[in-house]
Amino acid sequence: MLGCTHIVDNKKEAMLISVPPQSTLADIATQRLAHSIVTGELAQGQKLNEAELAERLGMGRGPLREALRHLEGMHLVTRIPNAGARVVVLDRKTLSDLYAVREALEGMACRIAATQMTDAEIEQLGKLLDRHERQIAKEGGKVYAQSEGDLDFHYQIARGSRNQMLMDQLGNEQYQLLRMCRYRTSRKAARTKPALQQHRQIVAALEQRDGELAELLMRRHIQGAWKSISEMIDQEEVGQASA
Amino acid sequence: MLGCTHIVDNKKEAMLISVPPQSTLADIATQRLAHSIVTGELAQGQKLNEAELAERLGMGRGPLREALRHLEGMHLVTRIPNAGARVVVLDRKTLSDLYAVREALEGMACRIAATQMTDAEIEQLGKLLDRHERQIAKEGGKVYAQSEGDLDFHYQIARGSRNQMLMDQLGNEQYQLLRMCRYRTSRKAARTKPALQQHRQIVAALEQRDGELAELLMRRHIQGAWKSISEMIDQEEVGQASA
DNA sequence: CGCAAGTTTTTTGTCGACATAAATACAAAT
DNA sequence: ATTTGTATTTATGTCGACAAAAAACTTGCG
Repeated sequence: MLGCTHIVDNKKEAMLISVPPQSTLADIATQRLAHSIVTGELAQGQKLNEAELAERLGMGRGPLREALRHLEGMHLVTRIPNAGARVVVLDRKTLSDLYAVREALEGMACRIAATQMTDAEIEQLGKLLDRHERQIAKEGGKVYAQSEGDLDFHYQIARGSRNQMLMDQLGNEQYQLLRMCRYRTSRKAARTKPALQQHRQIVAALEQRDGELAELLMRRHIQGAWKSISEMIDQEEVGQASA
Repeated sequence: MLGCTHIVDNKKEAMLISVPPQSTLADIATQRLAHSIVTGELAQGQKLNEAELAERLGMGRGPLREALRHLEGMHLVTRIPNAGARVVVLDRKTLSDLYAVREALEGMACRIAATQMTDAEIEQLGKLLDRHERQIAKEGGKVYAQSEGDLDFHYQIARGSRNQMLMDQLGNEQYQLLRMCRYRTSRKAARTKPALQQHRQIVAALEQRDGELAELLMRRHIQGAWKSISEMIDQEEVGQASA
């Protein structure tokens, strides 16, 4: 629920989303609204009434407006002067653009990570994939865990780049949109096994300290993900057309 | 001056920075503060007092705080809860990170632009370089014009990608930091002629519709720019150490 | 019955004032 | 003289109320 009293749901999110230790109300509102938008609790394109949201979050309109400005910067809401804010609509074009940017940024992160990550970190990454593999074998169709795990994998590589700007971009902005996209398409079976295989190849390239190869593999991996998502969107559109 | 009454100084900026036609005070504050920060009128690391700035800009603290949140998203200021906002400090690491992100994003923009730009647009790009060349021949050492022209060139390619997210990133966020960096290092002679040559190569690749090559050339171009900037920073640091 | 102009209502934009936390200045003690 | 504890000052965080713009509704006219 949007009106829940806790700010961060679990440790995973606490690690991925930067939560100022001493939060201001605007920061809390940003977190809560981002969560509500990503999970679809606030529908795409929905009008965001300032007074109503402030009421629900138990704060004045001042902090809320600051949060909306922040969310606008994260591309989670769109604002029109004198006409209010709406939840972003993830149409085909927007997602296509997002994946292109992601391909560029994650490719670069991967290239740098190949030279910057410690052996121990790369080893950890391999173990993450092991856990990941066991989870797939056990739960089978449950793709959700894979998705979160996948994002974890990608975020670890972003961290490995030691590039704060890349980490911000991939962690705080792109990441939210990605999760939002996942929430829409997660029910359909995803290509977990080929994805895992690609992850393993990437880790292998990192182990060899081959940045160029790691970048190439990551970019292919993301291109594949987009192709998969794109097909799901097509199916959805067909489904909607017939309905 | 910060207290100037006009919002946008010239048409070039009006084209590059997105100014909502019907601006709210927070948007105006964002523009003005961004300008003041980029030009160095507000020094790096300087504390930004809300009451004082609101006074100077002729508005209340509410809109100003929204602007600060926006500027934080643009990486132009850093905020610490309960401790206020400061102008970002462009140290070596930050700039290094910035150029890596820029290399990734502009490389991608260039790759896509090779398939998306119209012949007319590419021709225009060539003419832009012609004007650019004449300007260099005429003004010689005056690097400033080159810098702005260079940014123009890069922005035109970002537009050519037809990717709104790339345009936002490169146009509204990275771009400001870039200009800020330029204001610091513009007095030193820049590598105008090799840069122009590289620009020509990029246009040639675009004409051939060779996205891969265009990306490669753009990435090399930006790597070269970083190398140049990096050396200037080294010199500055040496100069400061002896002073 | 549809459309348009005017009116009411809602919602956004803005400001001023208060509460709270940080920074500062000062004083006393070791 | 330095440091620590306290008091004062300053600045940030927050709220409530007012003004202006947009949206919704009503009413009159073709």
